[in-house]
Amino acid sequence: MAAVGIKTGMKIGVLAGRSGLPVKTLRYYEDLGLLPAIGRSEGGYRLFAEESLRRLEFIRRLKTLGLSLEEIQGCLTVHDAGDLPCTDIQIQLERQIGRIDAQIEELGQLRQELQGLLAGWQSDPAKERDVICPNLRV
Amino acid sequence: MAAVGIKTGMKIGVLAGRSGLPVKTLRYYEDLGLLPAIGRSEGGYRLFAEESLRRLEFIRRLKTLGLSLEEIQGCLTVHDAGDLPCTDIQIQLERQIGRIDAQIEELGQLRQELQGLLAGWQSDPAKERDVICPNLRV
DNA sequence: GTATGGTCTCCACAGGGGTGGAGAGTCACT
DNA sequence: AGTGACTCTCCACCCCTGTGGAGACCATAC
Repeated sequence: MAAVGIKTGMKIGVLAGRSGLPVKTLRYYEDLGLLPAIGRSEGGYRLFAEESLRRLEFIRRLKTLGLSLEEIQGCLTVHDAGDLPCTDIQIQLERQIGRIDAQIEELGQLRQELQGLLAGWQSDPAKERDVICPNLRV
Repeated sequence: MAAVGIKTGMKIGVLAGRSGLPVKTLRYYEDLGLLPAIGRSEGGYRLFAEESLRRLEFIRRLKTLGLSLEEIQGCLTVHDAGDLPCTDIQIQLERQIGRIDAQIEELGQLRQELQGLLAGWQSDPAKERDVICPNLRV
C-alpha cells in the first residue's frame, strides 16, 4: 500500500546539469517525443527518470554519427517497444554511409572542377565583351 | 534629341523565360541587389536590360561552383565598379576548395568511424543492462 | 514577507535560398 | 467594356536543430 502512484524524478535543470545539455534542448527533445518525461510534479514541472540520461547518451552518440533526430526517434521507438534497435540502427548507419559516399563523390567532382579552373587561371586577362569574368567565360 | 530618357527593357516574365529561372527567384535576386533592374515601367513593372541575362549566367555558374549568393554579390560589386572580378573570384574559388577539403576530411573520418562500427556489428546481440544498443554500448 | 532562482508556456528568430498565395493593379486584345 | 495574362507588394512557410526572451507561476531560504 506504500508509495503507490508516487512519481519521483529529476527536474529538468538537474537532468540538464547531469547530461550537459541546455534546458531548452531537453524541452525541445521532449516536445519531439524523443525524451518522454515520466510525468509532472504538482507544480507542473517535468519529471525525468534516471533512464533519461542513458537515452540522452544514445541520442548524442547517434547525432555525432550524423543521424537526424527523426531517424534517432525511429530507433528509440523500436527500443520503447521492448525490442533491440540494433538492426534498425545498422540500417540507418548503412544509409548514412551511403549518404556520405554520395556527398564525398559530389564534393570530389566539384573539387576537380574548381582545380581545373584555377589551374589555367589568368590573373590579369584582357577584358572581354559580353562576359563578366574572362577566366570563367561567363 | 531622340530617345532621351526612354527606358526600354524586358519585363520580368520575359527575363524568366529567357533565363529559365522562376519569376519569384528573379525578384528575390533583385531584392538582394544581385540583379539590378534598369528601372520601372509607367505601370510599375520592373524592367531589365539584356545584360541581365549575362549576369544570371554568371550567377548560375558561380552557384554551381558552390559559392553563396553573398559571395557572388561581392564579385558582382567589383564588376559593377568597372573592374575585372577575376582576382576576387579566384580568391573565392580557392576558399571554396578549402571548405571542400575540410568537408571531405570530416566526412572521411565519419565514414571511417561508421565503417568501424559496422565491421564488428552483431545482428542479434544479447540485451545488456543500462544500454539501449549493445553494439554501440550506449 | 520577500528575494532569488527554477520552471512553465508561447512566440519569434537564426541560416540560405528560395516558394506559395492573397489581393490589387496593369496591359493588351477583342 | 470586359477578359485573361501578367505583374505588383506583402506576408507566410519550407528545411532542421535549436536558442532567446517575455510574462507568469512555483519553491526554497532567510
